[in-house]
Amino acid sequence: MDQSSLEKRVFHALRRHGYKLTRQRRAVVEALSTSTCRLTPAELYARVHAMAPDVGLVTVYRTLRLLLDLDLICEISIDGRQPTYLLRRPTEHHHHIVCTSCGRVVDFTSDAIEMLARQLASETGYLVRSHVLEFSGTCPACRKRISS
Amino acid sequence: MDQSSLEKRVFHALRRHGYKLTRQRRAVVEALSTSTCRLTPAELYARVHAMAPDVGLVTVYRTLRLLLDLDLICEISIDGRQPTYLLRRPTEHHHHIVCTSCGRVVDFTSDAIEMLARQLASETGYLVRSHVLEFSGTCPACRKRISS
DNA sequence: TTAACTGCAAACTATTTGCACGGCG
DNA sequence: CGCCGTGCAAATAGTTTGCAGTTAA
Repeated sequence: MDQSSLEKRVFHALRRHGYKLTRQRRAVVEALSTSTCRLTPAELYARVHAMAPDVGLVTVYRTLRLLLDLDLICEISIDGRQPTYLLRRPTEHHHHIVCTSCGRVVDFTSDAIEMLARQLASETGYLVRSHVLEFSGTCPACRKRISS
Repeated sequence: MDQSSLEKRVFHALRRHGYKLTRQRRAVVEALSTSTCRLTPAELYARVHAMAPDVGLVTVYRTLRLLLDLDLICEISIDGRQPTYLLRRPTEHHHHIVCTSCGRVVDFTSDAIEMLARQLASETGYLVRSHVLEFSGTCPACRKRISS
């Protein structure tokens, strides 16, 4: 099984921070890295469990927390539904637009926000450190489905 | 107690849809309308309870669900924390920049966001309905305090 | 009058924690 | 070998549901 560079990056980060590279953590990271879409803890657990049946749900939660603390995954939760997770690509900061009907998420990047942040900093004197931006609405498929 | 036009609007919408205007629902709507910030169900319950001690948490949940279905409130959950609710204003939309040291909040409006929303809508096909934008950082006073 | 609404308690779902055992470094 | 990490079960947090009594229209 070839390790993707994405996985290597995560393993390296874990080791660098002094965390052990256990079989379980490898399995969780592999499940995340081979998924193209966001996964809920339960979905992730199902995939991990298929590869390594002895890994518990608790470990999935603990590993997610760890990866989140190390900023290796991206967590978003929509409309109070279960949060979903995705391995963070080394690339830059992005935002989401979320469908409130089906939960489908599209990513986008915008430098308008960075500009706004700079403008705001100079106007208010704040040192701007981070921001949350999330759009929600109805995706094309659901619009079609609902109107028909 | 003077009813704000915001409350009137909600009451009217409820009646229009055939729902009863109970004392409990009035209290929940009043608590929402007199709050400037987003409230979690628990926070909302605390405020409602202060005005009308016999209103139960369950009713708060049920009323929130109802108001959400009628699109009278806006629900947002960030980072898997409890969802928060805010009465939808027919008019202006604004955003916040929050100081992570002292909690001080500055409001601002931006048409850059509206433009971004329109651009996003045309690019993704989504019907954009709402968005969250919140900056956080350090306010001028705290910056001075910390650096000294 | 009467169907909708409410409070309570209990059920349910998602997540976290305590503890003894097991395995990575 | 020592200690971090794990699985299990139990605890917790947030939300929903069943039911009998109450109330707005």
